[in-house]
Formats: sequence, C-alpha cells, structure tokens
Amino acid sequence: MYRIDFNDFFTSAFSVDCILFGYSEGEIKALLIKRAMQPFENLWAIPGDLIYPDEDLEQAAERVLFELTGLNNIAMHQSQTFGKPNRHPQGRVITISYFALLRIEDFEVKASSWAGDVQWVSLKNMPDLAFDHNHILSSTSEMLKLKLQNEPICFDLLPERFTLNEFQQLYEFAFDQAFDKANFRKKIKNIPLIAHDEKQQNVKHRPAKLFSFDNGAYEEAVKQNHFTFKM
Amino acid sequence: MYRIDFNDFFTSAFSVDCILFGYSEGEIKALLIKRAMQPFENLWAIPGDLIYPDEDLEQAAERVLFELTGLNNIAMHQSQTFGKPNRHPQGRVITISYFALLRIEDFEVKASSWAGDVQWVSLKNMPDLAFDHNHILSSTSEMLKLKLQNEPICFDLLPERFTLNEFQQLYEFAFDQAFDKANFRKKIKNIPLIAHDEKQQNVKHRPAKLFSFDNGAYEEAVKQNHFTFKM
DNA sequence: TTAATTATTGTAATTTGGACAATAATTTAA
DNA sequence: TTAAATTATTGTCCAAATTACAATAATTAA
Repeated sequence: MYRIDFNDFFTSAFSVDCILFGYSEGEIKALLIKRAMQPFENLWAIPGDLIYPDEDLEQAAERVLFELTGLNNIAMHQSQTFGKPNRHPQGRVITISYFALLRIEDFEVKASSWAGDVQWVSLKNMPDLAFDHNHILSSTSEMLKLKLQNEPICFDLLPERFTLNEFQQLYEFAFDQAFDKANFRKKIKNIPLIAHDEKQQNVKHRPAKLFSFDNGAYEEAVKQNHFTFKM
Repeated sequence: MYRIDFNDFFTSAFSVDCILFGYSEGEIKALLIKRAMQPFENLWAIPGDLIYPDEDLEQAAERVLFELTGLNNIAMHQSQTFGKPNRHPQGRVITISYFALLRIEDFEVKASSWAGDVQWVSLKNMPDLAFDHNHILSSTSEMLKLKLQNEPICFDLLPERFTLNEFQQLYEFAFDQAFDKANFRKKIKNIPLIAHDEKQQNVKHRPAKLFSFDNGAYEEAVKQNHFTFKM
C-alpha cells in the first residue's frame, strides 16, 4: 500500500466516500471519523480517500473499509457521485459514495492514519459534517432504504441471530413508518428463516425467540422462481 | 461554450455518458451515436463528453442532451459511475452515467460535432457498443426499470395522450412480465388520469380511448398524503 | 352484413392487509 | 409464593386487492 500527496492528482481528483452502516439499540448508525488533517480538521466526516491512479473504484472503497475495520469480503454498494465544482476547498474533487452494511459487534474499529477518532453515530442524531457529507449521507440513507425494501440485505445489518422485533425495526426504518407486530409476522411468512430454540438474554420480560436467515433456502427459492424478496 | 483538448485533463479525466431513453412502437429505445473519432471510430456508443473543469456533473449531462436534441428542461437522473482503470484506451477516464426520458416525436435529432450518425435503437436489439457502453446501458436500464416502478416518470416517456395499452407496455417492460389487461386497469385506478373524448387514429380495429396524466391532481394527492405512486 | 380484432367492463374466488383481541412466557416486587 | 407488569406470540374478523377468466362493445375489412 502506498500513499501519495494530494498534488499528485493535479487540480482534479477522484475520491471515494465509504459509508459504513450498522444497527444497534434499535437504530441505524454510520461510522464517522474525526478528521485529523486540514481541511475541516476536527470535524466529523464520512471516511474516504483519494483513488489511486490504477485502482478500481470499488477496490478503493474496500481499502477504506479495511483500514478502519480490518474487514474484507463485505459487499460494497455504490450509491451516488457528487461533483459540484466547489465541494472541496482545495480543488476539483469528484467523489463516488459507496456503502456497506456491517454487524457492529463483529469487529473492533481502529482509527486510521487520517482519522483522529472514530465513532458510530445514529442517523437520528447527526452533527454538522465536513464537506458536503451531510448531503451525501442523507441521500445514501435513502438509497439504503430503497435497497432494504427490495433485497434481503437487512440480514447483513442484523446479528446472525435476531428477534422478529429487531427485524421489524429495520423494516420500519426502511419505510419510515410503524407496523403492527401481528401483521408484520404474516407479511414475512414467506421469507426463509430458521427458528432456533435459543432465546433472547438479559431482558426484563418474556424473551423473544431467535431467528436467522436461511440463505441457502433463499437462493434455492430464487433460482426456482418461487420467490422474490420484496419487503 | 468551449472545447478543450483531451490532454488538458492530464492522464485522468471525468466524463458523463448520457443515455436518452425513448418509447415507440411498443419498445424502449436508446439514442445512440456513431462515433466520428478515435477511439472506437465508427462504432455505436452512448453520447457523452468530458466534463469541463468548472462544470457541474448534471450540467455536463444537460449539455450533451442539448447538443443532440436542442432540448432543455428535461430531468436528468444520475445512474451509476464506472471507473475500471482500463475502460478507456487513452487514459484513466471515470464516467458518470445519467439518463433522461424523452418523447421521441417531440423533437428533431441533430448529429453533433462528435457524432457521425444518430439513431434510436431498441434495447431488445442492441449491437456491440464502444468502450464498456453495453455494460453501462444495461445497468442503467435496470435503474430505469426500478424508477419506473416507484415514480410516475413513465409519463415522460409516453406521448402526452396515450392509450392504456401503451401505459401497460411500459409497466410490462419495468417488471419484465406480462399483465392481464383487465387487472391492470384495476391496479391503476388510483393514478390520476384524464380521460379524453379523443380516440386512437389509424388502427385497423376498435380504437382505444386516449388518456393523459393529471400532474396537478397527482401533486395535490401526494401533498395531502392520499397517495404514493407505486406500480 | 359478417368475421376479425382489439377495447372495455364484469364476476367470482382467492389472497393479502389492517385493526384489534386473546393468550403465553418471563421478570420483578410484594 | 403469588400477583402485577411487560412484552411475545397467535388468532379472528372484515375490508381491500389480486387473479383468472368470461362477457360485451366498437371498430375495420371483406
């Protein structure tokens, strides 16, 4: 891995911004970094970096993800590209935003060279961010909602074993509305879930049963045209 | 308007590719150009151009649209960004694809400076295109299908007055499946359409009634939360 | 006038969706 | 040990949407 000076990119450059979404305590969160360098030093921002001359876009996004989380083999979803001529104070930088869905508990976050601090921040409670990152984050959140509605990616966000209520909370986030518990359970009856004997721990009331997504059954059903995921 | 040499962009550059979709004879078509210059001279391609240093992305896409069609005030939809290091033989060019929906009958196409020929080509009958343009076109078509399902943009593609069958054909394109005529009419009964007395002309059978989209009623219904468009 | 063709409307059975009630399992406090 | 509190889970009823298909209407061409 190598690092190059901003000037190497002349006055125009490409970057990726890599929005890492996670889910905990009933809320969707994004992993933000506190910038350790100018411009916008000490402001919170979406992690990102310039794209190296021979690097594929997705590869650059995966590199940013890896530096922060040590994770590989996570699906990256391209969201949108932002290129207003003055969005970066030091020159023309067009940025391509990607997002990935993570299980917060599955790894340790490590601040990278360009980040002073790293933190999961709830989308409901977002501070002012560097650059046009508030805009990038909110339009990427909309794209996430749309994808949650049409692809079974909510299981990348949920723990491997989850309760039906946790599942429902993601659905409610995706549609910006509350659902009736009983009706929700009817709606998902075709999604292939494995019911475990195990139950929720450390709750002050009747514990919920744990489920996991049956990916094998899902892929088989899709292949046979029995099923298309549609929340 | 000014034109600059490729070398002005050093060895890396941004471009837009601008996919113009139209609908006629029951099929979705894209406006393609025959390249008048190297590389890929004489091959068909999606119209596009480099982005000028001070130009916004969408503005560049609108410029390409204008040069070919003379049209302004057409909504541009960003689709995806393509940036494999070797996708352009002359250097690193990252391209941002946009699409717009046009009524084919409403304007004259004029070949621009960089196009030898221009033609509407059905998506069902697509030749080999320059660069990675087959890939760009097919993933942008998928994005079009998704948007057709969730926003009332089919009316940008249909003539101002259309038959319910024409409307249904777009729906069938968006979902890649055929629908029962009678049931389709029930499904759309909440979409605000104006029924005209006028009928289809020059058909060899019972002519269909013509309808148009009632945009005013649609926007009012959305504002009052009575309605969300969902094909 | 009739056949051919497509548009349009209707009907009945089935499935899905929404509101809400009833029951079950667990913890905590008395 | 028991009852209250809390949340999970299942069931029921009715309205609305979906599906398959039949019936009728309007037009052209022979």
